Amino acid sequence: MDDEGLLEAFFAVSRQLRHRTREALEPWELSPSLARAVSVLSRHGDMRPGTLAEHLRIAPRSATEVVDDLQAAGLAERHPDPADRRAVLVTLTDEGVRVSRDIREARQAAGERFFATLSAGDRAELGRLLRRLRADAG
Amino acid sequence: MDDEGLLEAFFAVSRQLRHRTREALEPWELSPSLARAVSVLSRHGDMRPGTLAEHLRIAPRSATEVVDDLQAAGLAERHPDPADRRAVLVTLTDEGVRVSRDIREARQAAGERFFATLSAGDRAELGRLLRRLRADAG
DNA sequence: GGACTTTGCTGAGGTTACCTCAACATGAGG
DNA sequence: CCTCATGTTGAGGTAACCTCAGCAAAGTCC
Repeated sequence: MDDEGLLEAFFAVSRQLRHRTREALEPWELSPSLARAVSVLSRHGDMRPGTLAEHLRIAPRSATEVVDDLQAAGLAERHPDPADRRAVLVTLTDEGVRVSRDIREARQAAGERFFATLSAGDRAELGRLLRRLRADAG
Repeated sequence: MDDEGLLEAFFAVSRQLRHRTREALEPWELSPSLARAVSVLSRHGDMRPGTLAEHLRIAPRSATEVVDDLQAAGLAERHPDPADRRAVLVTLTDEGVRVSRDIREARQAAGERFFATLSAGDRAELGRLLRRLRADAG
């Protein structure tokens, strides 16, 4: 298979996978953007909007909006940072923690279904190839 | 490797690849959206905005805007459809044809560089796995 | 050969998820 | 204490989509 084919095939599969995982989080009516933010907060704990922005690779100003939306959805709260009165700490609410767990599970389940068409050996092989691509390409 | 790892690895590689191919078309200062439209027109020839919309999987109204932008960039033109006076035919200009060829080559080159870190055997293997995923997942 | 519905495009206006720039308060160093 | 850096946010902008409504032309049906 020539590399143009490889490129196209990769994009095609990637598009499908993105589509599946997006479907998987429909029940929560959560935009991909907010789902990502919840996932970051869940993985790394409370943080300031600026730090959230770094994790999401967006401008600090945009993190303010993400936090607004999380707050409006009842998934996160703003608290004053005891260490710096300029700053704010964003923390997940109980509901935020719950939703975060649920969507991680749903996402994982969607991934499993997607890759289930491959044999265990093929999955291991794919994992190996992906890790190599990721490692070499930085 | 568990499937959550597979999912994350796939997304990570996909993100990198998207980044590389996006860089590859920077010299033309063409947005991904317009690049896609040019590519469709180049592959399938002249077509009406509605057909372009189908290929791009966007609403017909949005194709009108894409065509506006292509026209403003001098890459395409609108002509009356001789077969239907309601309709319009979108055709690439000479410049559009040239740019289309150039970006396809640049994109392919970026893909080759990306996958060059794998051996020929690994590339074949990856192609096989991707085709299987694509086939089974519809 | 009208009357009716459908088709193809586009104007108007909305949404999402970003952006920059400037203001403002607080913190940190000389 | 004076200056500069940092953290957040208001104001306003952009790209790439969307829906809805309107208009012209085409197809259909008696």
